Amino acid sequence: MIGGVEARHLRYAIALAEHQHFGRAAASLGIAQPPLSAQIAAVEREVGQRLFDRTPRGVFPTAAGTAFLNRARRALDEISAASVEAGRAARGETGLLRMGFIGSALLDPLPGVLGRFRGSRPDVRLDLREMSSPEAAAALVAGDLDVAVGRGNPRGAGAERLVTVPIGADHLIAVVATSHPFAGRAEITFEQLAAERLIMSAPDQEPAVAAHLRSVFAADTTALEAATTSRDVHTIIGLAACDVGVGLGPARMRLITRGDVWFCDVTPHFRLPDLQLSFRADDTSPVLAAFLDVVRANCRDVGSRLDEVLALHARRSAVPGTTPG
Amino acid sequence: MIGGVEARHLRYAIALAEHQHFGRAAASLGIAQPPLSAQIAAVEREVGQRLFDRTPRGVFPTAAGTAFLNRARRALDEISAASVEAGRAARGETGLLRMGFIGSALLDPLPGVLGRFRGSRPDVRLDLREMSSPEAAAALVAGDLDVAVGRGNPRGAGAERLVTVPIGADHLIAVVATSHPFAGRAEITFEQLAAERLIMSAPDQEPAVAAHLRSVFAADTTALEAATTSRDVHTIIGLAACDVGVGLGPARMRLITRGDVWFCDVTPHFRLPDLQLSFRADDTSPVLAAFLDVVRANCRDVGSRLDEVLALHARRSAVPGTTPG
DNA sequence: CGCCGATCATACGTAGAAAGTATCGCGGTG
DNA sequence: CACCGCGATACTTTCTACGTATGATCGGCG
Repeated sequence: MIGGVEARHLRYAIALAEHQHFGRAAASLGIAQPPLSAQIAAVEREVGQRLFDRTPRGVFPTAAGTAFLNRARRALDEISAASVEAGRAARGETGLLRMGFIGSALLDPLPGVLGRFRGSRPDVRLDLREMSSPEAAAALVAGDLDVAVGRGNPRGAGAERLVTVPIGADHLIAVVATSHPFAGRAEITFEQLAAERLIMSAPDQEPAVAAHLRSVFAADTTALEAATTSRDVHTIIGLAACDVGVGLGPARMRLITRGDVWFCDVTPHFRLPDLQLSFRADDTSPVLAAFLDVVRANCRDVGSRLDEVLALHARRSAVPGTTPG
Repeated sequence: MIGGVEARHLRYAIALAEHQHFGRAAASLGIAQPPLSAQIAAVEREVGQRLFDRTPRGVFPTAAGTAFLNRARRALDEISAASVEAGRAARGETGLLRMGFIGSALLDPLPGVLGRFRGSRPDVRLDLREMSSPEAAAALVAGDLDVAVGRGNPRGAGAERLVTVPIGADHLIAVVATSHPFAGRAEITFEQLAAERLIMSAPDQEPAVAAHLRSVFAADTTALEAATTSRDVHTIIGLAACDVGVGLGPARMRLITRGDVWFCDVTPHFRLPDLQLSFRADDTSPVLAAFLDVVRANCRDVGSRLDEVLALHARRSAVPGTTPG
């Protein structure tokens, strides 16, 4: 019959040690004195040691009692902390959010979203990993990520278990070195691009973008085939600055300010695949819910689909018992 | 109705998280499934959060449940540690022993006693302070010490509340520089001493010794009055080495080996006040009891009074309930 | 598509434990 | 020596955790 020590025993022992008097301790606990005597006797029987010295001048803990009480206080602290932490976790105030994202998302939607999220949930640990959209989708279905920000709708095994919503549209622009003939121009055409050496994201890294581009250059894909590829926008811009070629990327590239490159629109404006946010449809994590709230407040540009989906994911965490207050 | 979370609830929640199945968890707890359901529901009501997701594929903790379980495990660890630590404290295996002692005790009885005590009770914190016998007695009655090792029976307010037992006898010897005429002699007489400049412990530091010496030199105390005084044996020996005079001290001084001094007996052998060990008569500390056990085993030289007193102080820490085993 | 098995929740009676009331025993005190 | 404060004990009452029986729900399978 091991482990019969209950939290009540600890609370009673602590009250007794505080008041050094059975009667007053019992009163402070809202019970009568005899039950307190009985419960203290029960703990002492459980522990196998006398925990209090009953003297005519008061009740004092023995050496064993002192050691016991130290641990008892810590145990009760842990128990109350357990309830508090459970509440915080349920409200999404603590926990972990693992996010995979493509580099270009770091330029526009993520700084605002993550900043506000960190502000409202400072105790949520963020695990941020830059990766390609297919990698992120795979990690999401595998349970290695909680949210993914990428381009294109996730494909592959388990993709149907993901919810994906658009969080940002943009279009294709070009970036060139200031020494390039395009420098200074507000816009260039696709025909002019076809004659240039191109720098773009790798097709296997961002298949949605590559497929999109291929459809634009349908007439002559030789420029695309010969393109230098890279896995992140900073590298594309850096290579363009070296005049390796003409960089192609999302309009949010303009947010990167450096003196050795020139950005110009490509006409006609060609809309890139939307930036999408994905998460598992069956994920009920409150941290995710809190994050989606922030996303909803910050990314209402693309479509009402966001609100619709996120409203659908309103937490069903009702508790059967009495609602406090 | 706050704080209704009981240790049982924690144990049940942890078992449920382990088995991910109400029926098996209940079986592992030795109860039926419905009570487990009821108890889990009770915790969830107490905490105000749903802690487990009941899915067709098993029972899994929610985010709140995970946070709760982490704390719950720690709380249970503290509770079981409380019992263990109480037992250890009751057996005197943990705790604190504050000891005051005179420097000369550090030469003979303390190294053996403290060494064996540390060996048998490695987790007891020792607080050792060198001080004069009267200081130690006062600190003892004030509750600032647990044991005192000194010479002479404690006097002063509260001394009657102390138990004092002899733990070592010795006699007076002299120590001189190797350049002193006494060097090389096996023994000298009190008459010879009377003509020398003396070095001895300060009368206000060790009144028992001083009174003893005064009775010996009753015929002529001028040498005593003119004596250089010091509060510890090492200084007496050091001063003797400088040929400041003839040092007087306990025979256990011989345990200090240094080449520049010579020890010689003083005839007739004059027995010094016994080394005494004192503690509060009402002190029921198991650490003290354990220490007294070691003392009893190591200091059976002086008298049977030690055994007698310590047997009287056999712990009355019986526990009313069932004795384990 | 409907039946069956598994699983958890609900209902209800029971037993045990904790709380309440009354009283006793023990020390210290005037 | 009688009194009083305090904790322990005796006994009753109340509450609650447990057990048995049963219901509701969801997948799986024929």
